[in-house]
Amino acid sequence: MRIGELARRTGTTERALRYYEEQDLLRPARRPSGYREYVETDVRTVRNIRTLLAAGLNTVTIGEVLPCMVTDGEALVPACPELSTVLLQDRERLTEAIDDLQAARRVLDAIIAGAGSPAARRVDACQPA
Amino acid sequence: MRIGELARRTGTTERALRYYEEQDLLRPARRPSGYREYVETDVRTVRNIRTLLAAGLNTVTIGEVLPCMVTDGEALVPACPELSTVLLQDRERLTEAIDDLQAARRVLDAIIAGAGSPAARRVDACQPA
DNA sequence: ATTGACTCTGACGTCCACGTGAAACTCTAC
DNA sequence: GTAGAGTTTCACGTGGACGTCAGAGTCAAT
Repeated sequence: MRIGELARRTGTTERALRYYEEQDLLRPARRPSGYREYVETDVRTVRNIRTLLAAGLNTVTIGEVLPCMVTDGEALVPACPELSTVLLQDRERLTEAIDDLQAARRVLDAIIAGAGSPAARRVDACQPA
Repeated sequence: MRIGELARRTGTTERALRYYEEQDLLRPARRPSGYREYVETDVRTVRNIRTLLAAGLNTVTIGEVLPCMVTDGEALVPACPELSTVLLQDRERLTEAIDDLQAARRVLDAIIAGAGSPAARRVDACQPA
């Protein structure tokens, strides 16, 4: 199938599909005209790529883990034990990012909580720049 | 004081201080030579900027809320009631970002959890691209 | 032959708080 | 007067998964 159909069937864009090829995640054949020709299994592959992107992995990491993944019905399953190492590193990265954002929210909450304090009421007016 | 001293006293860099001025968060006077001349209260202002940045606000939002903030000892306190609206919007943004990352981590966890499944063992070897 | 839908390859834009030089000027101390 | 530390503006680089043109070729149907 051509790029337009694959885009429709995977709920993504043609630009994204070309980008995945650029990142070496897809390798479609070419027609004499230069048109990309995708195979049925590419539908699954693109969905897997999107799942991994949604899981916070970048394209480089996806390139490493994708050939080692198996699709089991709806589930995406790693087929190699050493794969867990890479995935756990990314999980760690995600956890750190979450912690950072939660810390930021606590800072913001502390500021908001001070809105009714005596110091706040000492000010006459609010004049933006 | 000049830019180097302010950078040292606030634990930031000269580049950052020039950037804050570019974003209209600071307005230092100028010496005849062109050197920036900061005042004592700028130390507090820069610390407030850093606090708000750490709270996940961007410089545009900081520009809006900074003139309405009061420093109460160590605490940064909003002096205007309508300020809470802006801050609560940013809190909402933070919460959404946290939720997104947590969802991503759950996706990743589901993938990792599948590593020992029957489908995973059906595969012979792992051959990266 | 022509329209119109589809596809191609570049290549720059996005977001944003700075990092990192480059080349030139200022100020202080000796 | 000269070395050296401090400062100035200008301007590109960063990260990352694409969005969004521009200009041109492909293909099926009329």
